[in-house]
Formats: sequence, C-alpha cells, structure tokens
Amino acid sequence: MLDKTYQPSELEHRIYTAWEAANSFACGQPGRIAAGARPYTIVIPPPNVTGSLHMGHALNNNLQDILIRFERMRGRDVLWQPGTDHAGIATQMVVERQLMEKQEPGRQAMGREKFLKRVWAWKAESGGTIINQLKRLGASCDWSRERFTMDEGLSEAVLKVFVDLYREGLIYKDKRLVNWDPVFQTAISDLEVEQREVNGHMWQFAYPLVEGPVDGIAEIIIATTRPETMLGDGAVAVHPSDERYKNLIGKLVRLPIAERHIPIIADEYPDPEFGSGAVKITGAHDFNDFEVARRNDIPLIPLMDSQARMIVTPENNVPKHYEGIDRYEARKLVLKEIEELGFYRSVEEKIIAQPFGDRSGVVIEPMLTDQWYVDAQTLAKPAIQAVESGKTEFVPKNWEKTYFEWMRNIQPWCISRQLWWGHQIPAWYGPDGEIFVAHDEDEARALASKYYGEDKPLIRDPDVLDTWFSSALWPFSTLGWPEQTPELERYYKTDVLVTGFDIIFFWVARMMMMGLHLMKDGQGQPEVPFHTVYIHALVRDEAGAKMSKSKGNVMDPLEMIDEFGADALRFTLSAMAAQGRDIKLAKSRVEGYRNFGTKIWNASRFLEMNECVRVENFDPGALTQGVNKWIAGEVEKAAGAVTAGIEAYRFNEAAGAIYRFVWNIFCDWYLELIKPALQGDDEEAKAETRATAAWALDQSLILLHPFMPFITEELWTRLGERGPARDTMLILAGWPETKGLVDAPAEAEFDWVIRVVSEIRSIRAEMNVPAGAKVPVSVLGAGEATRARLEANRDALTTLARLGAISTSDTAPRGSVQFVLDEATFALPLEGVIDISAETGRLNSEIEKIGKDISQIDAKLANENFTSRAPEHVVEEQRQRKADAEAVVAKLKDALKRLEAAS
RNA sequence: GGGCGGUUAGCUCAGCUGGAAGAGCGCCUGGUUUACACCCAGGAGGUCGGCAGUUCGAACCUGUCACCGCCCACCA
Repeated sequence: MLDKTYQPSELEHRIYTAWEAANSFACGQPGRIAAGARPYTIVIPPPNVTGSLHMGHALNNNLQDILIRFERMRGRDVLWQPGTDHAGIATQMVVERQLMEKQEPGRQAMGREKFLKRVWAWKAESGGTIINQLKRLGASCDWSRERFTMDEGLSEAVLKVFVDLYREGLIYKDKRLVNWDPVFQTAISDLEVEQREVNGHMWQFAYPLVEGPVDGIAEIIIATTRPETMLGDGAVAVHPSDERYKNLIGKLVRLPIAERHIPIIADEYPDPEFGSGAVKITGAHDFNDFEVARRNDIPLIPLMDSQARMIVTPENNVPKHYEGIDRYEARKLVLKEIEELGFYRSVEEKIIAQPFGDRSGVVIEPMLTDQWYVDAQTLAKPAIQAVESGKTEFVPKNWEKTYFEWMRNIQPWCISRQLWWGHQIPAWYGPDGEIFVAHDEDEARALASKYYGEDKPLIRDPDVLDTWFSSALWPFSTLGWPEQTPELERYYKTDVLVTGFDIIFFWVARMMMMGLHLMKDGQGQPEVPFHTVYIHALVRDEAGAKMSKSKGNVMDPLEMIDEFGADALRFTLSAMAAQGRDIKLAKSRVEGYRNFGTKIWNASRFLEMNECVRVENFDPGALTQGVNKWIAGEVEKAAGAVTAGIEAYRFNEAAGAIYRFVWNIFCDWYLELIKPALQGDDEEAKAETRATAAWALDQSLILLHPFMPFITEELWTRLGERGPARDTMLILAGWPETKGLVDAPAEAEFDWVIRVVSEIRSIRAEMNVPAGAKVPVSVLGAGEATRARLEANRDALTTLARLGAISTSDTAPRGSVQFVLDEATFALPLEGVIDISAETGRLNSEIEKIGKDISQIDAKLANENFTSRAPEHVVEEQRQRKADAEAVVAKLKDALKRLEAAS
C-alpha cells in the first residue's frame, strides 16, 4: 500500500541506483542496435571540476535529461556523453588557496611537478562533487563514458590539433598587447574581460614644448584617467585636421618625471571635440594607443612587471624610486610629482569603464607579451557559413544574429596562459629562440637537429592552453578522436547542444570552428558538431537579479531537492523554460509543483484502493464505456501535445500539457466520473473501467517521466507489483504512439457532462445551497441526445453535482433556478432558498451580457468588408455564434417568464 | 555608440499561423463529498506600456515614444 504522501528523499537514491544497476543509461544497448535504433547524441556542457551544482546547471541538465529520456523512450540509441572540464584558472586557484590556508609552501616554492601532483590529488578527491550532484538531479548520462578534458585521450586530441593547426599556419606566436591579469599573472582572452563602470577621475597635465612656444602655445594639455601610464608615453597625438595644433605636428614635448622628449604626431584617432584634442600615446599599456603607436612607428615603452609593479629601464627612463611600486601607488606618486613640478592642470570626477578579470576581479593591465594565437578569422568563415546554410540551427533563432555578429568581427584568439594546470603547449625553443612545435620532445629534438645540423639543448614552452581550447574539441574528443573509434563513427555528429547564451562565444562558436575544420562527413565535407543549438534562459532570482554569492540571493538547487525533491525542482524548471525569457525562480513555484507530484501519487493510491490493475494486452481502441473511450482520447491528445512540445523544444508547453491532463482531466473529472462504476455492481463495466484507469495512469507516468523521473519510476514499480509483471522499468518503457483513440461522440458527451456539472456547482455556490443538500433537477426541452446522455450519466451527474432525482419534463417546478445548456433548460427547484427578485436579476444580467455579444457579432456581420473579405469559415463561425447566442437568450427569456409566473 | 529582449491579473509568467484574454501563486466564499487540506468546489480581479498606422479584424504585424533588462564596443 502506498503511503499518503510521496517522500522523495527516501526514494530518489534508491531509484537512481536501480537505474544504474540495470545499466539503463548506457548507449549502444545490443537490443536497440539489433532493432535498428538510430543514435541520438547530446554532449554535456562539461562543468568545471571545481564546480558545484547551481541553478543554471540544474536547468541546463534538466532540459538535456528531458530530451534524452524522451528519445530513449522513443527507442533511439541515446548517448548523453558526460564529463568535466579541468578549468585552468579556477582549479589552480582553488588548490593555491588551499595551500595558503594550510600554510604550506606556495606554488612557486613547490615547483611545477609537485604542484601538479597536488592538483591531481585534489581532483581525485573532490573533483567528483558535481557529478554526484548531477546524479541527484536524476541526470541519465552514460557514466561509463565519463571524460575529463585532461584525460590521456583528450590530451592526445589537444596535442594533435595544436600541432596540425600550427603546421597549417592557423596557430602562431605573436608579440602584441594582451589582457594581463596581474593577480594570476597570465594573459586572458577578450572574453574573460568584463567592462565595469567605476567612479574615477580624469586629470589634465601639461607637457611643455621643448623648443619653446609655437603660435603662442608653450605647452600641450593632455587628459588621462591613468596618470601612472604617462611615464610610458611615446608621443602625443592630435587630429590632422585640428587647426589649433597644425603647426605643432612634428615638434617635441618634454615628458615630465621621465624626462624624455617625445614627438607630437598627427593621427585620426584623437577626437578634436574631446578635452584638449591632444592624446598621450602609451603604446605598451593601452589598446587604442597601441594601434596609434604601430601606425606611426612610435616605440612601445613597457612600464610594469607581471604583477603590475613599476619597472625602471633605460628605455622608459623612469626615476629609480618608482622601482617595484604598485601601479596605484605609482599613480599617487605621479600626481604628487606632477603637481610639484607645476604641470598639474585640473581634475574632474568621472565614471569610467574599466576592464576587470572575470575570475580575479582586479583591473586588467594591457601588457606587451609573446603569446600564442589561433587565426580565428579563417576558422570562423566555415562556421558562419554552416549557420547561414542551416546545417546548424539555433533555437530560438534570434541567437543566430548574436553568433554572426561576433563571428564576423572575431579577433585572434589568445590561447596561451601563464599557468601550470592545463595542457602544456607542445612547443620547444632552441638557444636562439627558434620554435619547434611537435607531438613530443623526441620529435621536437629531431626537428631541431635537422634545423641546426646538430643537437642543441631545447626548452619547452612553460605555458598551457586556454581551457576553452580543449572544450572546443569536446564533441569529438570525448568520442575517441583522433582515433577512428566506432563511437565516433556512430555518434558524431551529435544532435543537440543545450546551453546558456553566456557561452555562445566561449564555447559554441569555438566548437563550430574546430568541428568544421577537423571533422568530415561521409562525403568528405566538413561536418558540424551538432545540427541544433538550443539556447536556454538564465535563471534569476525572484526579483530578476542574477544569482550571485555576493548578493546572497542564490537559490541552491540541492536545498530545493532536499526540501521538495528533485522532481519538483525539475518540473518547475521545465514549466518555466519558455523560449527567450529569463527564468525568475520563486520557491513557491517549486512547492506548487511538489504538490503536483503528490497529486499523481494520490491518484495512484486511489487506483490501488479500487483494484485498478493493469491488464495484459489491454486495447484502448476496443472500449465500450463512454467515459473510458473519452479518457482514452484525452490520453492520446495529451500524448500528442507533450510529444510536439518536446520536439519543438517548447518544454514549458510539454510540461503544461501533462500537468493539465493529470490534474485537470484525469484527477478532476475522470476519477470522479468513474467512482460510481467502481462502486457499482455492473461487473463488466467495472472491469473495463479498472483496466482503463490503470492504463491511463500508466500512460500519464510515461508522459511525465522525462520531467519527473523519480516519482514516476517509483509509481510504475509499485503499481506494477499488483498486475502482470512489467517488461521494463519505466525509464525504458515505450513512448505512446497515435492510435486514433479520439472518439468524437464520447468527446462531445463528456464535454457536456463537465459543463452540466460545472453549471450546477456554480449555481449551488452562488445560491449558498448547503453542500450536503441533494437538489433534484428537471430538464426542459431535452432532445434525444440529451435524454440519452442524462440516462447514461445519471450516477455520475448525481454524485458530482450532488443531485436528487433527475427528470425530464415540459414545465419547470415552482421557484426554480434555471440555466440554459445547448437546446435544454435545466431547472433546479430551490423554492425557499432562492430570492425571486435576485434570480430575476441574475437572468436579466445574463441576457444582457449575451445581448452585448450578439450586438458585437451583429456589427461584424453587418460590415460588408468583413463578410466579403474574411475567410468563409470565420464568417460562418460568427453566424453560428450568433445563432447559438440567440437561442440561449430565447430560452433564458422563457425561463424568466416561468419565474414570473411562479411568483 | 551598435545589437538583442522585455512591458499582459496583486505577484511570477504563458499566449506558436492576426479570428471570443490564460496558468501558477496570492486574495475572497464555502467544504470531515472514505485518493489527496501538499486537497475539493465556487468567485473576484485585465484599456494586453502610450500614440499612430496596416487590416474586415491587432496582445500578436509596421512605425514611433517612454520606461526596464542584457550583450558587444567604447573618448583619452
């Protein structure tokens, strides 16, 4: 016997273990392959090994699991390929912090090899956290295939791609300005930089002309938000059209403090309208200035070391006392000294945009360094084309625009990181700096000795690759590439990629580029990694703010699972996953959908109590009882809606369809309607009804399973204990197929029953009829069909509307409340209960309301334009509506007369 | 500056191809109807942001304005 309420916490673990024990998640099941099942593949967006499950993961993986469970039940050979990402910076950070907390020697003191051992040890110990959390959510990944971006095989793939792209000229080394993170002391890519508006200042300084005034101008005023960078200025630029400075171009100014002479140059970059119109050019510490300096052959003068501390070089001529001080200390010092020297002109407060490292949270310093780059522009071309041609489609479609926008303006991708944790760059340097890129050291040595004609010592590049470099290979590296494995053959290309829009650039774009460059289809043409990219919303808090630890508005999915169960959380996320909108998640929604679980639980309990047991070879197409025919049709309609919803990635609609079916049709009406039959003594009808109820519940469990896998599996098992043995666990049960079960007469009949009962209930409530009172009903002007329906559903109507005797007659009893339904008028004798004048008022206002409808329709129909231009069926519909409304009004007027006659 | 999205019930949001405004939560009124109070029944509540247009017909299409988000690029 089922308990009164569902207790998720007790069961979820047990059910998950049972699925795993039955090997339900594994791809390539022999039975399916033998049956010719087509593959269906999703690769998981690999969470960081350091990660723990947040709401975004929960949504993302929930949607993937819905697709996977759905296709699995539809008979496909599904592979949900799981794994984790080594997450370079994040992981290194975690371990370094740990060393600090334990007061152990830091990374540098420890040395590379020992430190990496520590990171691996950490990974072995704590790296599985998020995987276990995914399991708690119910994710049915093929865990036997779990991969890690630094696995041997995946590292092999990274190595091969790097070497191949290098040899093709698509990877190269370059010295240019990069975004430098002074905390992690590494370069980061443009995408890892976040522009933030902060309160800042804009100062104005004067640089005096070396050779004295020209046109009466003795000094040139420059503006800066970063005074310390003036020490590295290589020029002052003015716009060539700026009349004020025309005669100054080519002259030298004296750079205070550094005491260098720098030229005034003409360049298109300065805006004559802004400030003084003159811009100081610090080519080594500003991206715009870098371009100006390059164009004009102005030297780039570095000012800082890897921690953004000032350096003193013959080149920059910075005074000794700046050596080693932090850039912000240097700023103060420059301001002070400039003022003392008399070159300080003004300051204003200003909101300025500054670049911050997205992980470190400190201001990024543009630095001139040697780094490795991918020629993204070349790789982007096929990736753009693949989306233009529809080989890969975004859902919703509007994200394609974002993708195109970025891809068409793509910059070289800086892939080297000055970290230790990651894939070390397979490049070796000779004593003269010559580069040898090779799969291993032996190959590099061979290349070097060929190049030099003798053996020379080589040093390996200490840097590692951007984490996203290996992620870009994920859809095929996880399947065994570069080996030509059977899995690669069978499951690539993958089907759908499910992800949030925040990583379209980081990940989706790069997978497209790498996939198209490296993978070929059967015809030898470049193959996309997936045909569909489903972009889901971001999960926000109740007020619409991004959830973040610092704001303290984080809703922990695991806490939700503990409190309400994984199914409740999953259903909430599904029901709210409408396309193109953020999800504002409130706890009350989760609670509400927990109640939905309880509802189906109790419906199952009801069937159990009433011995509604599954019957072998049950045929829903061969039913005799109207109510059963009706529910069979409703099951089919619900199945169609759920199927269509998932197929179209309209998860909220699919969830809504099964919710409405289970609660508002199956529980609210069907179970109530069959109560008389279940308690009656027509054994044949009872048997059919029991079997039908059991079947309809089974179908509900199937349709609900992708959304609420745990409770449905539990009920499937528990209910299965009573009937003939089940063939499979629910997770592997077959998805409903259309069988033409919708029976129009049954549909019309039960639509009528529902309307009759609802009308009567409404009137009872309005008239304050005591709940226990049985009210007789007299039906006037009933046609054949109505008489038959009244007869067939006598018991159900009596129970649901709490009626006394039901009769048909031509005259209404005295003091009746009357309502019109189709051709018939229903009269409830409530003499003594009703207030005749109030009732008259009610009928009159009803007539008035319908009258308004009628005049509206009349206006439409009287409009020549409408009748001639609107489609025939629309016009006909309006005519029909009018006729129906008029018939109702006529009957209401009759009812009114009868009421008056009675008083 | 460029782009994307939003504005519908008190709150959170659906509303697909233009053809009679919807859900959940909340609120109000009833309820010991032998599955379920995590429930049942009934009810109130909307100028679909403003304006203009297209159309026989607009929450939906177009334009425009207002406000609110987000992304990208930024004037030193």
